[in-house]
Amino acid sequence: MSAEVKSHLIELLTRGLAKVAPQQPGSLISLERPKQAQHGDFSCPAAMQLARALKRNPRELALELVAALPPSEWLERAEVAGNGFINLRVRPAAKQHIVKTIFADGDRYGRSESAGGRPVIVEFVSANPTGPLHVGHGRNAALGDAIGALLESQGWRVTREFYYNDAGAQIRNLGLSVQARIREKLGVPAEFPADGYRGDYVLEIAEKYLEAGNADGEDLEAVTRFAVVELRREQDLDLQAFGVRFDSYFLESSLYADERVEKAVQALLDSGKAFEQDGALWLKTTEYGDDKDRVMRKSDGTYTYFVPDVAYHLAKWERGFTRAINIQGSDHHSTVTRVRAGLQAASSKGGRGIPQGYPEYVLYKMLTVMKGGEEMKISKRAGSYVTLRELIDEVGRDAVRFFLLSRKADAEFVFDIDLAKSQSEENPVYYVQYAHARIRSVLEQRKALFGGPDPDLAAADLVPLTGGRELALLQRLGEYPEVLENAVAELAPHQVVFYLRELAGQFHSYYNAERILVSEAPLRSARLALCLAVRQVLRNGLSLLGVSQPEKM
RNA sequence: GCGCCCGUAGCUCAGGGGAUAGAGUGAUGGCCUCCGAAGCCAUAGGUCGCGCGUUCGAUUCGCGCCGGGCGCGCCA
Repeated sequence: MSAEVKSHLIELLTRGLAKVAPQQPGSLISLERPKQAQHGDFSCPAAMQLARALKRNPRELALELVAALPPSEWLERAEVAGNGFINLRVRPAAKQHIVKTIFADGDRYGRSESAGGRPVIVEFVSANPTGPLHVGHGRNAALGDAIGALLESQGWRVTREFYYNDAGAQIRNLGLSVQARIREKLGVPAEFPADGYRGDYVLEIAEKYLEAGNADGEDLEAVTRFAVVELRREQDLDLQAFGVRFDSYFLESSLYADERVEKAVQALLDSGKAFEQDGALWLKTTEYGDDKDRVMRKSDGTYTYFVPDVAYHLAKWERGFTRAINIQGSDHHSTVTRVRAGLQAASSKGGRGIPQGYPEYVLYKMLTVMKGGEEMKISKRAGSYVTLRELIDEVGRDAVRFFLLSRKADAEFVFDIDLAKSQSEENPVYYVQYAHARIRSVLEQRKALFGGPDPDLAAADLVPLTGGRELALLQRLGEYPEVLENAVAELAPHQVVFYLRELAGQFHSYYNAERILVSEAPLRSARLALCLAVRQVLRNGLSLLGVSQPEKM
């Protein structure tokens, strides 16, 4: 059912209320979707909400309101339930209309221009080039990519950015780890760094380095550079396999090269919120809601990661992104207050006007990965983790994406590798894709059974669609734009996943209960048109999630 | 100890002031001479962690407990 129907009903109720209770402002009317079909298509709790202010019995008030409703060709009937709810039932024609809308809008059905092309930067993955991507990065990538697509669907101009932390101690650590492996390989006495990276991939890089014609690993800078290039290439391949694409890559090292770090420090000094203590330079982040002040420049003269972080986000703002969204593991949630505090301080002079809530964060919980009935601790340094690539190879890209998006971000969840592999056939993604493939198959069958050219289903008369399952499907189709709008407002792609599962489920039920290709041509065409509308919405939704829409399975 | 997040069916999870709390999976029993059985239908399974408040109404909001995760570096 389309949004027009809903606003039409609100209009009716508002006018009715104006007659019954002229002293009440009419803006209070809200409509809900009853869980029970017997309660109609919409219900309105206005009488209960207003009863107290009007000192009236809610049920009587509801009865009067219903009696005062203006006539309408969409509204079938309005009745008062025992407790004062007004239940509204709509005529089939009001629901059938949605099929025409879907045919007309096609791939654009559900999209809107409400953001008006405003820019937003979505930063995600941002894995350090110190190891392959693991399943946690997979959750990040799936979320970031889907959130980007969702924002685009509502008219945002989205830039997807990957931030490379290529200037810190961890990179040095990587270089030392590889160097140690090279030395071991060559039989040179070597001391492995205490907090070095122990994964097998470090050894592989060491071997490649030697195969590339290097006699030894004594040039640490060259070793490090080689390792970073290798790992970045691997990560790019992983992301490619996952179907994730970025518009830009931002290097931390460029913040130093462009003197943005120095400028950020200067801005923080100018704010008057900086102070020296114990040989270090601090910022009074506690004045911006942090629980303790933070060091900016260590006593050894180097900066903490906090400073380039602030510089990076200042750069985002200066690049024109008045909205910024970061996808991060909740284990980094302490940086939220800190980065915002730094931005507020740095922009306090000079009137940049960065909002307090800038940037926004979508924090997701780490996965508990189970394999062989045991929890796999994800640890880069210990080298024990499941790579994203391994998962994609064994479970499939669509299934991994759909599964990783099927929980809200801030919920912990258990990813059982064995289950995902062994039951990949039963993964919910196939349930949705199957509905899509089934519809194509019905269209093929039409040709086989009835022949002739494809009928113009866009022009089909929909009046025959009056069955309970058909009306329910029509209603569900009409909810899609609201679902998108909501998912974007809450940055919650899982809502789209649940919607698609429900839509597919209703379709499967319908398909089993009713024959689509009946002999009466008008009914057949109406049903085929409904199927096509379902297919269109499945396509639109799946493509937003980055999941393919196969014609055959 | 302090801060953030989470406790909903055996398991994995939706819902988030509104009527009888849902789905998937697992269990049990049915449905292919008929458009794709990767599907459908039915049955079973719950003190929505506990308590006290706010409200016409609380699983949902507030406070306090209990249990779990994460964070609390001059690491990132």
